[in-house]
Amino acid sequence: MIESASSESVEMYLKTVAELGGEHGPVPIGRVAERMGVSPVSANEMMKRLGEQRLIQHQMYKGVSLTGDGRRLANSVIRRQRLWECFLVDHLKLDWARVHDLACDLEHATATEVTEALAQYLGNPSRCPHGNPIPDRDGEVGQENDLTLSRLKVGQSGRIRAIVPESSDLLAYLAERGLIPGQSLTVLEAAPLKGPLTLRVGDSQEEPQVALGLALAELVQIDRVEGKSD
Amino acid sequence: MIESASSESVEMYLKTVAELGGEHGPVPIGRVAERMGVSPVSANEMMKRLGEQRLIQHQMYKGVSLTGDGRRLANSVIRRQRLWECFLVDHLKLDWARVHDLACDLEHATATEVTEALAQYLGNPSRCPHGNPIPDRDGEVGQENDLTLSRLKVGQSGRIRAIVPESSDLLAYLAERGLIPGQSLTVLEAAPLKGPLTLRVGDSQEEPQVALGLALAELVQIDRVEGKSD
DNA sequence: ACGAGTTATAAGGTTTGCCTTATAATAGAC
DNA sequence: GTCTATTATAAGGCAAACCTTATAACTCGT
Repeated sequence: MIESASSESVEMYLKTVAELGGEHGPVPIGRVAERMGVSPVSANEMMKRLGEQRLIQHQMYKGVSLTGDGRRLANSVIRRQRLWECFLVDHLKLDWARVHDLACDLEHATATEVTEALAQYLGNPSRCPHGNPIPDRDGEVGQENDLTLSRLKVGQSGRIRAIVPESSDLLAYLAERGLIPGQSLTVLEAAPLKGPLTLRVGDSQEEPQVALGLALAELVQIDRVEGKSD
Repeated sequence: MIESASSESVEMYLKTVAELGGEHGPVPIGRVAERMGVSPVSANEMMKRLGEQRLIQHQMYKGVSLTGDGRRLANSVIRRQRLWECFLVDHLKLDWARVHDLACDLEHATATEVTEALAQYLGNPSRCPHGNPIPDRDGEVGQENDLTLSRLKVGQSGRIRAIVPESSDLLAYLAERGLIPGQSLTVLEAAPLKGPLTLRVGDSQEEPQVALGLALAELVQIDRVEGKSD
């Protein structure tokens, strides 16, 4: 467990880099700036500081990736956030689509002591309400398969595992259509020219059909389930 | 319910002024600076800003008192903190003497939405684990009687209502001696020249006696209970 | 009524995290 | 290979909260 005094800002940058895949390959700093609503110059400045602290590694003109320390710190932030999300949804009954943002405020104000007591209180959940994995207390997360709804073929079925990223607009939109983790679905039709998918949501034939743009379908992670036509 | 964007720093200043009695009379800015571990000059600067925002009123060379808005904002901060204290103690089983500080971090990161859901989850408690009242959602708190342990006469009995201020060293010291809210006690002896009190803690004659300096006894608020010798 | 201690203000400095504008360096597409 | 879009760096600024040092104004106890 890495415990260094890090500002809220540093935590947000590291979390963002992690969410953009900084554990694996280099993430362009421009992406980070964009996601954080900050100018590229500002992001660059911060990356220099994070590099000096050995939290990231900067490959010129390529992007940044997390070091071991950076990854552990980022995952500890993500752990805190996702645990709070569980609490806010399961216990406080707050809106599934909004708890991500509410938890984001809490995550920076949460001591390890509180985090671990909360984890125990919640029964050490392994996923947040949006299906994303909760890193363990050492800042490690298991790998997931990377199938998304957009890659499902017509006739194939799957179960929603997670939504990424957890943007409240996106989540609200999906929730309205019943597209939440655990839900099973089948692709009935895929319009040509990267057109929308038509889905059967749920197992029964009676369920309403849902149309979903391919761009959104890319954000829905899927566990494969054998469909009837397989 | 007052909802203005206020920085963590502003919230801490207002909370401090409230705790120092700024609802009633003017509080010297020096006291505030001292309590917050900040230079008097810094506190003065901030008070000027708070005055411009009509959160406090500054009587030159006297001190500051809270305006209506300031009082409501301060009490909303205190409400958040004390609700979190309840949660941390009752549900997460964290250390009674330490939750004050842990909750102080959380209080600034807690949206109204979360505060109110938390209050409901906890059953709308009226007091924090240290006995202090939780303001209602409109930022109002009832008045309390102001009897302290230091003013109890020999032979008199009382029940601990609250500890003020909630400093973790103080709380840990008192908890070690069984001096927690709800505990009843009797003053057996008061040493002369502002010397320490000797207390019987608990109702039974078998309970160990406790010696307590008068300075500390001033920080223990008491509800009067009829003693045997009354 | 004075002097000690508190309180107020002025002036100048630091850090953090952001900004804009401008220029230089590079990568990747054609 | 050149050109465009991205990326990096330099330079200068801003706001929030702090700081120190110095001076001025006031209160209150004796």
